[in-house]
Amino acid sequence: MSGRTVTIAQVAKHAGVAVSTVSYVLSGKRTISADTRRRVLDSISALGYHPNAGARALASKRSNVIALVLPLRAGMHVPVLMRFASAVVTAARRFDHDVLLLTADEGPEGIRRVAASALVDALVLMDVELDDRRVPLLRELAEPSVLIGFPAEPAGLTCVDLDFAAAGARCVEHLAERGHEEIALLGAPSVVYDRGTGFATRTREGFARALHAHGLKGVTLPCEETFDEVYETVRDLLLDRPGLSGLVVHNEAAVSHVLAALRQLDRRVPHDVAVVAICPDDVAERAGPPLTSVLIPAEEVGREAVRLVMDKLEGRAVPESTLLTPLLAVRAST
Amino acid sequence: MSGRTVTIAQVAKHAGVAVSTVSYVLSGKRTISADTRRRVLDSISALGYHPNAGARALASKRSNVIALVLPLRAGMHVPVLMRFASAVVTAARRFDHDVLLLTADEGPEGIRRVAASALVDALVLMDVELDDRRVPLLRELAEPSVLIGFPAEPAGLTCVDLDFAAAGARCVEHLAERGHEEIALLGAPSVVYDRGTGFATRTREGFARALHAHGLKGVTLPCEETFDEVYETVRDLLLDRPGLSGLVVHNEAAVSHVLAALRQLDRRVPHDVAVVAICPDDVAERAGPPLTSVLIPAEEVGREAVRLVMDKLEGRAVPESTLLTPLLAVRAST
DNA sequence: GCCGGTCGTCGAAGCGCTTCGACACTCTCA
DNA sequence: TGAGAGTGTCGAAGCGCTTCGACGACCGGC
Repeated sequence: MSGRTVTIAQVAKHAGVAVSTVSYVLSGKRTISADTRRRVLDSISALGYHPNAGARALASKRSNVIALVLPLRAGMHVPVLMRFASAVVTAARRFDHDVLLLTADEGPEGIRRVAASALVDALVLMDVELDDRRVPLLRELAEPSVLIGFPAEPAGLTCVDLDFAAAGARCVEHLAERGHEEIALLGAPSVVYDRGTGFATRTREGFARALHAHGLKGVTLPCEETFDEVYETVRDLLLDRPGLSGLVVHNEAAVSHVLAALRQLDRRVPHDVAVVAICPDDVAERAGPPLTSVLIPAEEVGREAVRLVMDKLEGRAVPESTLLTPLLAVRAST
Repeated sequence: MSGRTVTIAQVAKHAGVAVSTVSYVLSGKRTISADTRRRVLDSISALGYHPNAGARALASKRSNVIALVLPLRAGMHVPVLMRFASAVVTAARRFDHDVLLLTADEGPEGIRRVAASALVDALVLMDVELDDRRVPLLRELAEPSVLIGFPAEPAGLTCVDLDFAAAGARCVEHLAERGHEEIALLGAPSVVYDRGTGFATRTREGFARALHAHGLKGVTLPCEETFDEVYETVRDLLLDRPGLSGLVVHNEAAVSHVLAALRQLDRRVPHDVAVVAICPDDVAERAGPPLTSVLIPAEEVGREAVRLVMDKLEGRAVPESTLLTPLLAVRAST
């Protein structure tokens, strides 16, 4: 145990070797005899040595920290975002990196700050808008970055996300297979579309294209998140389109309101109206009835983002665009 | 602008002063003439200088980073946790600190690691359990820490939280004023009680004591988060206690299910059953009908936690326990 | 007109680590 | 047997910053 903080010099003395030898044992950058390595490792654990992060960063020009830029914007579903974030942290630790959390209130300036001060080696950005103020900054930064989501002009960037267009299409396909002929997409709150958030738009486009391809009738609507608004939206939708028998919901916060509204309007799920959601599995499973859903593979996306950013950090080439294939799980609602 | 990274030496040369002078301008630890200060600041912005975080940490023994330890446990309501987290980040920036995000998967060892490596100066821990494995570690750490929430044995620690006992009591009071005589508390999922998470237990105790003090009848129940389970719980509750006319819900995820269940059971809110929630304002406002609620002042708690940890970092004495007073907002549900 | 006391600035010594070049050995193969 | 090619280890030079002690310059008081 340690009285005060243990340095590499103390470890070296304890093991009877040079400081540089200890460093090489730790980094593996030069071959060290098995015998010496053992003595050093023994000394390290005997003294309870932990390398000083600042000193290491200074000497090696690597902080072993990545920034996670996570604006928490209105209309975004926080639990979903946090699954991404959590996956990023876990994956980063696999690469021996820690995660610095940045929110939006500092704006792009915060990104510049942590990059310029060498606080972080690389950045992962979430909740990307089509026209994102952070993007131009990324292009001029020396530090590698990866976006979770796609801006309007992704050339020269590295982006990863679920293939939301395919997800929207997959839902249509599933409903078409079940024989539905008129369906609707209830999407994100309109503020999210207005902001031009890519995932919402792409789902809508994929939905619309698949509708056309399968010769179905249908419509896409934004969907707010209070019960009353959801209720009105659903009620009006059913009034306007008496033939409608399928619903795709891409809005985690509205899911339970939609089901409650259908219940109140005396429509049985799936008998009168079939419902498919695009949401994490637990939201789908927690609903009443459990929902057929395209799951949002947050863990996989987060892991992939970190893998990509680490590749870039090591100078390896990476694809500009990584789209994960949506998987549909059938449950009681269709 | 910078070809490559700018150092303090370059700033010093550009301004025609010593390196130490630049440092003192930045830190304000010695008096510098207005004239020199101006020249230095001009050079800094002309060159686009940002101090290197690693070097600074090494020399000053302060990383200007605090750790936010945020286990994302089952049954916790993530949006609420994130409001705390977000408030902590914002507040930390006010003190010129950044936030390193730690999750649970590394366990207490992760805390030891970031502290021992001097990656962080201090820690803020969230989602504290009554018998929390992290607590003994905190006691032996040199780095100051603050808990959001209370463990069973908080002596010697610094804890801050909403006064959940008072919150539970406040709900009872409100319903008592409205003339209700038999009420129930629907709390967190049972896993949260089993784990011994303080806030859930304290609300329950405050509720029970107030019940007694006001001479009301009532009961407290855990509450799961799927619609079907909530529905059954509510249905059985109403069957068992025909006189019941008030409900306190302390479970963000269940709130909308509770309202849907009441609707389905033909109970009107607030006419047949009055409902008070303990949750953030936006959840209460988004419900149908909008709910009378005790708000969870996440921003304030986060800010307070950071203030306390900064005080400790500066060696100032701080109270062991900080409890924030609950505020009740009356809306359409009572 | 000299002394003690600010005030403003400088130079240099680290902080704890990584990494480069050097060097002493030990093998191998001509 | 000796040149050449590894191995395994060491010492020292930084990395970019903070901070300490020193030291002129200037002030007011006697």
